[in-house]
This record gives sequence, C-alpha cells and structure tokens, in this order.
Amino acid sequence: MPFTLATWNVNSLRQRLPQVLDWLRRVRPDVLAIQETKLSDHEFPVMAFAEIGYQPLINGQKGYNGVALIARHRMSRPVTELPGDPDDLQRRLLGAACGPLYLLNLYVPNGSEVGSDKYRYKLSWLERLHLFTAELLRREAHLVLLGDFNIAPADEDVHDPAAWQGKVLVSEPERQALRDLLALGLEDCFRRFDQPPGSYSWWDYRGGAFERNDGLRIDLILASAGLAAACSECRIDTRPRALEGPSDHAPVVATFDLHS
DNA sequence: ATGGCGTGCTCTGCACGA
Repeated sequence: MPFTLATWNVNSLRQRLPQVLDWLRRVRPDVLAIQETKLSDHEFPVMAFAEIGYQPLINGQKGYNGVALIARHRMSRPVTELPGDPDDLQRRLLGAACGPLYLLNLYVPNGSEVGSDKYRYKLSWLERLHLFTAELLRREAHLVLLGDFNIAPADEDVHDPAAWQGKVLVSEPERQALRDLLALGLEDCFRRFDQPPGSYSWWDYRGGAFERNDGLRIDLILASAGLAAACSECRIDTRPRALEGPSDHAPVVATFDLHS
C-alpha cells in the first residue's frame, strides 16, 4: 500500500494557506511536513485543514520558524525539541509516529554567514540532531527525516557551485554534518532515482532566479535503510513555485510501497 | 560592493531569510 510523504517550506502559512490547501487537494499525500509557518499555535488554521480531511500537529512560534505535520492519519508520540536545546527554544522540529513510520520534520537553522554566531548555532543544532537521530534509529523500525535542511548536499544540487563555494548552505562543515547524519543509516530518497540535471527546491525571490533556474536543492527526505529500499518515487513539484505569490521553496514528494 | 524580494514586528524602518 503506497504511503506518500511531502515536505514544503511555505514561508508563512498565513500568506500561503490557499496554495497549501489547493496543493493538498490535488496531490493528497498521507502527510505534509511544513516549515516556517511563522504562526503561534493559537493562530494555526486547524479547521481549514480538517475540512479537507487533514489533522495538524503543530509546533509554532510567533513571527519566525514554526513547523507542523499535516496528516490524513492519527499521529502519536510527538517530540518538539532536541535534547540539549537552549531555553529560548526556536520551534524548528516536530517528530511523530504516523502509520508505519516515525517522522521528524526539520527546519534546520539557516546559518546566516560562515563563521557567524548563527553559523555556529547551526552546527551545534546539527550535532544535537545527530545524537537524537542515532537514538531514534535504535528504537524506530522506519524513520524519516524530512524538511528544510538548509544544506545543499553536493555540487550537483547547486546551480553555480563556483559562486557558492565555501558559502553558507554549501560549506564543508555543513556538508560533513549532513554526511555524518546519513552515515548513521539514512538515505537521500531523491538520489535513489535518475533525476534531471538542475533539480532544485529553492530559488531566491530576487533577480528572476526561478525563471533562470538558479536554485539549490536544500529540502530533503531522508529514510532509514530498510525504508529507503521501499521508496518507489521521489520528485520535486516545481508547479507551486510558478504561481503568483509563491513560497521561495517547492514541495518535495516521496512515495513508499510498504507491505503488510 | 551592493542590492535585489518577501515576511512579520519593533510597524512606515528593521531583522531575518537562503
């Protein structure tokens, strides 16, 4: 029975709600992980999703960050922070069991500039994620990490690798942190399949970057080894990025053919 | 080198994003 997962950084759910609802009605994934809702929990449009058959699990924050899992199935065992997170918690993570899977929806810190305080915060956040992922892999049979990783895994995920070399989202310490995470036993579902060159999930709003396909692939779906083998498709849906008033990210969708 | 675009708050400029 196919199980479809998607991730989308919506860059304000307040601004994007009609587009997100339209997309869910068309694509009907089992779960959509969204990032950058920029909404407090009490502002979240629960009813709008319920009306189209989806139940949200939310971890919100006023103005910045904020993540949610929108699912057609019951979710359980929620997790809203990483062990060791500072007290002034940024709402960047939401885990839950959903059907046969345990999902971890991530909005990895951007990092601002290599060498900045925010960059160091990004690397320390990735270290905490690494430790927590190792723990989850020990107890969950089928684990998926999905979301806005704010790291382009390799040069093929970057429209102009020479211009981006050493910059935030591409720098070696960030890529090494991602490789270390994968080495725990996760696979980048998108790269299990032949993909068109120039496949990206984010394009700057400025300078007609989307029209020129000047983008980065920073939105990822990582599956534990046994589960990745059941992944039958993974693609980036660029259509919403072409709409009027889009998010700067496109949704990424993966389908798993699970037995039993 | 800068700003370019979009969003939300401190709200008519600023911080932040990628």
